[in-house]
Amino acid sequence: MGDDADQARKSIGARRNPDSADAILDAAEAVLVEAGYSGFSIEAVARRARAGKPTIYRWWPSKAALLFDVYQRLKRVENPDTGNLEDDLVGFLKNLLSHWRETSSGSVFRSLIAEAQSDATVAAVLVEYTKGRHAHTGRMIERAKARGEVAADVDPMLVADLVASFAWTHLLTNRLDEDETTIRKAVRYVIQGIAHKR
Amino acid sequence: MGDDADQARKSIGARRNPDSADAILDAAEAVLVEAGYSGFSIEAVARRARAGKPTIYRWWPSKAALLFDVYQRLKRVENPDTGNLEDDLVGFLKNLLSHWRETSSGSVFRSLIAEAQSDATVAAVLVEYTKGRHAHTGRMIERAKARGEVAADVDPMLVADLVASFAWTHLLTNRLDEDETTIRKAVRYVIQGIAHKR
Amino acid sequence: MGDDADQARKSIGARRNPDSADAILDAAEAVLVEAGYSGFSIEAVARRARAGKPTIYRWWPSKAALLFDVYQRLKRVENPDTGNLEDDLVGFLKNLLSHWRETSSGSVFRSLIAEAQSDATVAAVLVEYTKGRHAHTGRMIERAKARGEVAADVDPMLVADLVASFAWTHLLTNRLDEDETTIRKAVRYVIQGIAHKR
Amino acid sequence: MGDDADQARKSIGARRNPDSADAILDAAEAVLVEAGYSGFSIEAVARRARAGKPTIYRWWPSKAALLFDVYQRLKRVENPDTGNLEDDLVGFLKNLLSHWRETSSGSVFRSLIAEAQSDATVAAVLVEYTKGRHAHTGRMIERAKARGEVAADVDPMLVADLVASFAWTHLLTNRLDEDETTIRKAVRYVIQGIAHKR
DNA sequence: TGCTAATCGAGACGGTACGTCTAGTCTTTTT
DNA sequence: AAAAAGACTAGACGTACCGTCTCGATTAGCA
Repeated sequence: MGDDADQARKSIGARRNPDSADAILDAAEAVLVEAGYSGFSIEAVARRARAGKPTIYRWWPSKAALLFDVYQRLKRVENPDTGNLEDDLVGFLKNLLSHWRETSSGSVFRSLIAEAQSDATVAAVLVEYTKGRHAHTGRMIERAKARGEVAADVDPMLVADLVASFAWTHLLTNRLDEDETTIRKAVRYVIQGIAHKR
Repeated sequence: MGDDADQARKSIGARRNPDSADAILDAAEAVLVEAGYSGFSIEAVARRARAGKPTIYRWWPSKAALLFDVYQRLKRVENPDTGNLEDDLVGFLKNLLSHWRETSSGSVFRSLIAEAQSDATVAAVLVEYTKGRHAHTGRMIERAKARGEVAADVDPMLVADLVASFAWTHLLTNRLDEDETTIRKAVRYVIQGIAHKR
Repeated sequence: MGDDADQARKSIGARRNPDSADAILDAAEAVLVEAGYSGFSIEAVARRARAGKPTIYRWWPSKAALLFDVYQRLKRVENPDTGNLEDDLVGFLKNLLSHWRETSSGSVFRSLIAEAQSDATVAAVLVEYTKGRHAHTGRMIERAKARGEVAADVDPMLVADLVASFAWTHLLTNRLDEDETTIRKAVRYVIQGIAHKR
Repeated sequence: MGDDADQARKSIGARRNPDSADAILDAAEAVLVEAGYSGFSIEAVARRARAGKPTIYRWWPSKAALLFDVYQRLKRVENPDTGNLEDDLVGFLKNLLSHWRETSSGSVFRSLIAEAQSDATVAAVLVEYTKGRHAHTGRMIERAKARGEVAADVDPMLVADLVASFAWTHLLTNRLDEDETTIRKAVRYVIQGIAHKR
């Protein structure tokens, strides 16, 4: 993650100083983790990063834009193709929840969702981002379809939505520690359904 | 809903003035609708309700507590027992989404979730409330189980969670206008599963 | 002058807290004396007074309004009627210059004049105040007129203006230490004129 | 005066570009006239002149230095020798006030005085400049002395100070439109005195 | 003719202050 | 005892300037 700002950074000419950008993103992450979303203010980030507020506002128009960049920096683990949809989806959910739980990305993403509730611009960006992620997840279903595991008329995006929604609410209600059994049950409900088989 | 405060209310002596409480809840709802979550402040509510801030703080310890009461006031429609799980769940989702869409309760609940991200107390209350709602929804699954529609080992709470999560994310990403077809598809995925039937 | 704020002051109900007002005026004076006009900011005053900025802005619409109140608090010595215009005016100038030199009022008034150069409202107030002072000074000339010391058609306000201008420029150019001889000479020029008497 | 910067000026090699200097002085004057002293900032001047801030700081160490050069560029009218002290001084005051009133030099000089109240360096320069002007004005009194109009022991600098002070305060309190009658009265007070002649 | 050195516009940098808004607490007055 | 009212400290908001810095370009004068 990197430490707080060390020495006074200077301008490096009429262009963005990447050191400052890094220091600000580091500070934003640190402030969010240490003080929580309620303690997350541009002032606090500027203080922590030893940066001027205008420097932050110059590059990030809003708190959410900053959060977004912080989130993007925290790269997600790749989900391997297990050759089996259930394991793919269980792996996906386990990875996502533990990534949110074990890195600061959970705090960041929660905050981003919260921020989207008061800022329409953020909301739009979040929706766009979400679509992209669903498309990515949808490929698991498409692979399964290709293998004949899944009915041909299934909407991969909708399934991805259903699965991701499960993750979102667990994030938003502090239930990131769900055990594998429960996750697998939920995934099975979606794959095999809950209806009684005759 | 009620109008803004009309005339200067006076104290009615050594007990809570129900007019004030109503005026405050009305004002809270109005402010939230008109100015959005970002414009929702205790100050703004007090101004709108012609109430003193301490009056609000006396009865509601936090912004979220106020939001909660506003939400509770907006009674939900009852979901009739259709005798069929799919229709029960589709009805449930349709009702919930349209209730959120057509009354101010959507704004209120969104705000509540957002608020929970910065206040642990609120988060706890929200989780508790959610559990209660899931238990309520779970009864649909139990009824279906009693009818033999659903496998005996299905966890009703988990299914309710899955279904409610779908509603939550649609609320949080401004997609309350999902059409019945999509909702029904999502419900079928959960009930019948997406797996290809041999 | 009074010390810095000691303990956190609280509100004393729905009315102005004179302790806060005093603390703010004390702090304003102290900041001006210690940091000079260039270091005189509302922020600095608030910090010094342990007051919130809004408390200052609530009661003083501008930096100048605050300076004005600080100036008014520093009561001027009364100028005794010596029964002789020359001594009256010399006394007036000596008193004024030493008052400006020995109390903080010199710094305050300089700042006020400076502030008036960038704020038309302040300028208007300053002109009004100046008129009042000139009227006051003008009475010395009127008394002398009554005694037959001064020609009947002399404009007392204009004389007061001339005399006060001398004081102003000495204030503005750091020449408050003018000795009595020079002051008396200047006064004599006005009273007896510089023309060679035949 | 010149217009705003026309085309992008470039460096003309390892020496000061007089076009830039001119553009900056023009811009400074224009900004001061249009936005007043409160809107007069180095940023604004640089923007207006299409100059880099460092270019300004390279040649003028402070806002006041810039103002000073602007003021110096605005040449004063010469005061003709009328052969009579009263007319000399009335002419001097009339010229000075109308010069301040009709050109931008009034704004500039006001700002310079204001600036001197927060910057000791400027104050010193201003005092020095003032002395020079007083010496110049003092020559009117010396000429009158030589003609036998004025008593031999009169201090010309002090008289100049008295007369200039009158002009300064009129500048600082927006009274540059004083009519000739009043000016002449003030001058007569100094020359003939206000004392009743027996 | 090619190199060096100073200057130019440009604009980012860490800061400070601006004036406004809200948070949550407090006290007096009125009912 | 509780309501209305509004003041209080505290601190975040987003913006404007401050004075400094580095860049890349430009060009005169020296080599």
